[in-house]
Amino acid sequence: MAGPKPRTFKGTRDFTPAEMIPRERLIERIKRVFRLYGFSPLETPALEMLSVLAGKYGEEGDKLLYKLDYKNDDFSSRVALRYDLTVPLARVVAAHPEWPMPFKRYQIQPVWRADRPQIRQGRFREFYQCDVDTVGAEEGLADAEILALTIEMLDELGFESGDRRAIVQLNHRRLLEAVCVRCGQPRERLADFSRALDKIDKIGREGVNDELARIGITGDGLARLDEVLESAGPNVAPLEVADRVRALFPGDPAATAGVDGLVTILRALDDLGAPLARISLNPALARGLDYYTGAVFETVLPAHPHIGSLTGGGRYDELIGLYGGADVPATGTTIGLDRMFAAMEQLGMVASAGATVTRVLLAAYSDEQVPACLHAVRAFREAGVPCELFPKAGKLKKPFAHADKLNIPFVAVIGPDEATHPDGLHVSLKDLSTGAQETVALAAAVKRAREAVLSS
RNA sequence: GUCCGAGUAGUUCAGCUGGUUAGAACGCCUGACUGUGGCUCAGGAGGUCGUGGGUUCAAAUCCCAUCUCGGACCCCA
Repeated sequence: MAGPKPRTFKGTRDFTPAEMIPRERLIERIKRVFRLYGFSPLETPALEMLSVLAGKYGEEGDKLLYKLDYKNDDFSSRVALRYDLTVPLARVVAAHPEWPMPFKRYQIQPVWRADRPQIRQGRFREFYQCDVDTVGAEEGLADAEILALTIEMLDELGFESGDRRAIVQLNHRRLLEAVCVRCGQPRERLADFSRALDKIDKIGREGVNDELARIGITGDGLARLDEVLESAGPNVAPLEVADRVRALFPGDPAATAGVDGLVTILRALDDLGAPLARISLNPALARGLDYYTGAVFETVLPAHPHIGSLTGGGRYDELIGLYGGADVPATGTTIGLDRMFAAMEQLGMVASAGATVTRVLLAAYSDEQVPACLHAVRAFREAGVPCELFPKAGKLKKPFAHADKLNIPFVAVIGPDEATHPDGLHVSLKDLSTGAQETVALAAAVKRAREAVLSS
């Protein structure tokens, strides 16, 4: 008679109150920055027509789509769980050519990938993305704004210095294309080439050489790649890197377009007051998704390479046009909420908040005091203090132990003495962190609890 | 998709080369404390040792299969 095991599907998980409380706080902080930059909320369905998603992410991405066959064999009715939030955005925008441009939206929703989960890396099959995108603006300010916002958010969350310091890496698809050609490869090999190059942080220059050898780049090609990689370095300012790279490609249209794009973005970033020291122009950065056409960026924690990128994005000027209308330029980034949260947990940046939002637990000494307790509960709630009555009167040990376990800061007891106090209803308010307890009028107790709640 | 490692109380694990009733810590419940948590102390509940098969007088322990979980690749948030 054993029922099914109460487990979640591989790579998915429940979020307990103890996890949701800091998680919601994190989401609020991210949203606040999004709104500050003028992005408005959008939501789209979890399910998309398969035809909308297929072929947008590259070979790997297509394999990772969760496909559903809800009417057998009818291909036109096939649907899939969304893989990211960018492609759904492109669909929405393509469906509304009348919308005023630029269109700036943020979107915080789960996405699904049929991946092999790896918890320590903050990698799941169901995870939340927080996307911000600007549609209808050419390369430049819009991209700079996305990056400025990214840095501002990272700093606000505490990824500013020491081993928590996050770096935003920046590159450009056109430049990558030029580098590929420079190494003697046809443009068609760009995907293989970039994939190999992108691993440089993980497997080092030697490893990259091995990979490149496999696609036929050796000797001279490697030397020409070296010149490009040497122009960047951990302590070289991004604009300096841009100058050096430009000098390596005189008259090359792709490289010039790429470098020009990057320089425009960097100048705008500087004008926006963003710290350029947090930007690293990395000619090896590739990013996997097919739809990027211009600048690409991602955030890494140099001190914690195993965690993977915290954010990732780029410009995709040709994606929206795939839905039949005109091309509309667009750029944006994704904040990986779960990866961010995993990083914050591993770096001790998440304060354990306890498993409840309740701040005051009312306890009745006996059933006679329950009405007085309910009266008090109402008073706390009217003052904005989250509060509840322990449902069983008597045995004060129970509510106290309960409050202790859930980290509720205050217990308010009402017994015969408090209920029949000559100066009106009193409560005995105990601060569980200090153990201090005093019997005061209800209004005074509410005031004290309110002050404590506001200051935390 | 490829390659490793692990599955024993609610949780984290111990249990050596097979040998009586399978243990610890933490957690949980009760009491010491008939108006009060955390600390201490005394009790208590809780396990078909992932599942199926095999070897053996005897299997948590050895072998095979299977499922699940974790890690490294690949890729990505």
